Amino acid sequence: MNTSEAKKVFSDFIRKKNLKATQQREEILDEFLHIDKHITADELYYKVKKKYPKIGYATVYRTLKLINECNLANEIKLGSGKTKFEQKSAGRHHDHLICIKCGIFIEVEEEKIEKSQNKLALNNNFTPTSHKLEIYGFCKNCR
Amino acid sequence: MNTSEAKKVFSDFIRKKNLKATQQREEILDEFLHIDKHITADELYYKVKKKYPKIGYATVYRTLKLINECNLANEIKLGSGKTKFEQKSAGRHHDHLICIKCGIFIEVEEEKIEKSQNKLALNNNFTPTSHKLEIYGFCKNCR
DNA sequence: TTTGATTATGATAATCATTATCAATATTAT
DNA sequence: ATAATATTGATAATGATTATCATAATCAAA
Repeated sequence: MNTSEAKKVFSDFIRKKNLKATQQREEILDEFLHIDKHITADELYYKVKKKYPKIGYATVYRTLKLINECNLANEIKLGSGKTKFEQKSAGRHHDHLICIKCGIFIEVEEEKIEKSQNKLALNNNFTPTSHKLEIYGFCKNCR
Repeated sequence: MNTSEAKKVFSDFIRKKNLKATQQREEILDEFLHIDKHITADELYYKVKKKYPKIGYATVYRTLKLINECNLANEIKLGSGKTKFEQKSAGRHHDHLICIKCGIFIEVEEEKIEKSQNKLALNNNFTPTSHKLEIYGFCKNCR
């Protein structure tokens, strides 16, 4: 999914829910779609603020929640206490290797795991929509 | 690992770190080892309080952190904002299916996933120590 | 294109979980 | 038993997120 498709998903969502299309939401979504990996609410706030200085903190949180609701983002909760958001997809899902010493964050993909997960869910009468896998340990520099 | 083995792990840890063996720590660990699934810090606080009314909130948090450090517990962070702790093992690791509608929490095991995870980590020069897998979706009642 | 109804915004207060502080108390090696 | 050190519990502080509310913006309908 590219940027303009994502924007369409968002605007369709806004319309369907009888919400309003505002410049703030557009700016926030646009900035979010230009990030590479993951971002926290406050990081996104500062990014948006550069282009749109009167943006409010709460609006960023609220919009991030909408972006999440319409399935364009994934939430990642880590030890730090801050919630990170990443773009869902670009087609593929990725998981995370997290070093418990230096905190480095490695993104990986593994299709086998995806398949096992689906099987596991179905065996339990469960319809999966998404998942989160984090592997903790030591990266090569901290071993 | 049974209760008394776990207690030994904890007391060895205490000794090795030059910490002190206190009644509070013993009570908290004991209560923790008697829970079935997962528990939050405040839930554990109230449980301990019944037997040991002068226990303090901070002591529960601190002890839970120790229990976690010596590898007797796993942290689970979910949407709710509260950190849950579960006993690590009883030998086997389990993952979670979480219903995004009703919030029900299903525990599952899948050895294949464990193996794939280890492989994935090693392929990335990463030494895994633990992991967290959460699959979100709809349980059979909410489908 | 104005109006009217409704939703959004932004500033900031409130909340909630967790952590830090610190004086008093308990533990442990000697 | 003593001295040295760590722990406790009460509570204040912190930090992230959410709620509040007056003002402003959006949008459907006339």
